[in-house]
Amino acid sequence: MLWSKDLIPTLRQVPQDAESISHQLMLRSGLVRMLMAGVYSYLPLGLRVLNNIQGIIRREMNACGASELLLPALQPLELWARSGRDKDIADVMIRFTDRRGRDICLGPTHEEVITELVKNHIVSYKQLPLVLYQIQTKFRDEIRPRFGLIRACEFIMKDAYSFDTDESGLDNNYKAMFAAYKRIFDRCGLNILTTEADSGVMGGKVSHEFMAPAEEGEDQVLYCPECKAARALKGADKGECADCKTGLKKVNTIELGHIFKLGTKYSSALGANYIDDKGEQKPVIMGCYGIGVSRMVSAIIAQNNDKDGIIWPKEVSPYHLVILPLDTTDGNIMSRATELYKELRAGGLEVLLDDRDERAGVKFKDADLLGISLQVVIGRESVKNDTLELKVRRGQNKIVKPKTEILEEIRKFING
RNA sequence: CGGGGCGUGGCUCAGUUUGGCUAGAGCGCUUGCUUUGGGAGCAAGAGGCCACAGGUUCAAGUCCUGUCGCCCCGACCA
Repeated sequence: MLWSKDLIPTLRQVPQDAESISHQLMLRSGLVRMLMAGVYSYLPLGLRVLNNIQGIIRREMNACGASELLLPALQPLELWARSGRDKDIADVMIRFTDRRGRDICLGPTHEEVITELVKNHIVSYKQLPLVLYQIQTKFRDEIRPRFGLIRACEFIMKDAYSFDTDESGLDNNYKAMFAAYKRIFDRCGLNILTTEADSGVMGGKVSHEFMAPAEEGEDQVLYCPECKAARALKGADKGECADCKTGLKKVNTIELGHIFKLGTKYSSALGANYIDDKGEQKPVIMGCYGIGVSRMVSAIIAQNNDKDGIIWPKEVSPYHLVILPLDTTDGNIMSRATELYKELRAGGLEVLLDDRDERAGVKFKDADLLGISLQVVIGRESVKNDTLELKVRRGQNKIVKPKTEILEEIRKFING
């Protein structure tokens, strides 16, 4: 992509209506813009990051046998009355009446819808276990939206649902999801603490949360700095590690994932039964597994930045690489830049070419702010010495070498 | 919803206390010249229902009333 043909509205100063680091950097680097409180447009760069995160989630979900589908955002309120949750979460539902007088809501979550769907198609134990997931927009009338994408009224969630015949089947799926979540967050460059949690309005007995430590986090968690192992306790304000007796530390965290063993709450309420091998009708045993996808963008930034801007972890970087020709009026520089641009793209890389007629300083500042993993700088020296300069955004290390060697370095970085 | 703060060109802000001439600055934008490896310099321009509505006054960005919006602290959650 050519920078001049894209929409990347970077800001030099910190916008007044952003306090948290992630929110400031998202606005400054042109990832998102607010439409109203808690509702954001994803600009081209923001969407690229979002798509990268979703790609990782899809691969990990598919790898543990989950199948993707897409459920409606529009839902009849009557369905919620059947599970009783129309009252439980009445105030977070965004609801209205359509022209036929039907009471409708914009789905804040999808347990009812998926259970209703599965109920009509699962009749036998032979069809189980089954794991389904979607990546979809949720709508919640939040009491107080804040921190940009961290608490939004319209946000993107990955929600998965498992259906089993027995508890051990649920355990298996739960463990598989737990492991998949670890991999997802790891690949996205996130440090995560896991904690046992309240099931709250979701129901069920067992649940775990995946918390990303960050200064701007809304939740506080206790963890053991010695064991590192996620020994986080939510809600308590003192205590010591059960294993090594070290005092626990308190950190602010952003909740990114929450998984639940639901049991039969929804299947019983909505009549999602199957026939077991003895011919008996039994309610399906369910689990549900959520990740705040758009919230992850904020958390990744909160954990990966420096004074110059964002430092995208490799796999979520909006582009693999940005090329900075330092003087667009210099034919030699520009022909090298466009040649490299074409070559890298032909090799399957996502490349941004900063073809703006800006001074070097502006390009350096903007490139650092955007946080794309790799930068290739092409200036007078590059032409004179027939070299290229490669900079790794994380650590800001620069190497100057002939093109073939730089290409090799790029390949190593991306595949390594 | 309770408590606090804010609203003036695309962005950051001054001006409001104590009402007074055509509403300012920096950045950004346009044009020209000079510059050219870490947010350039000079010159000339464009861009504002001062959040909105009503009121007080000879006169309102400034005072009064109401409304809306945004941010921060609390309950809620991915």
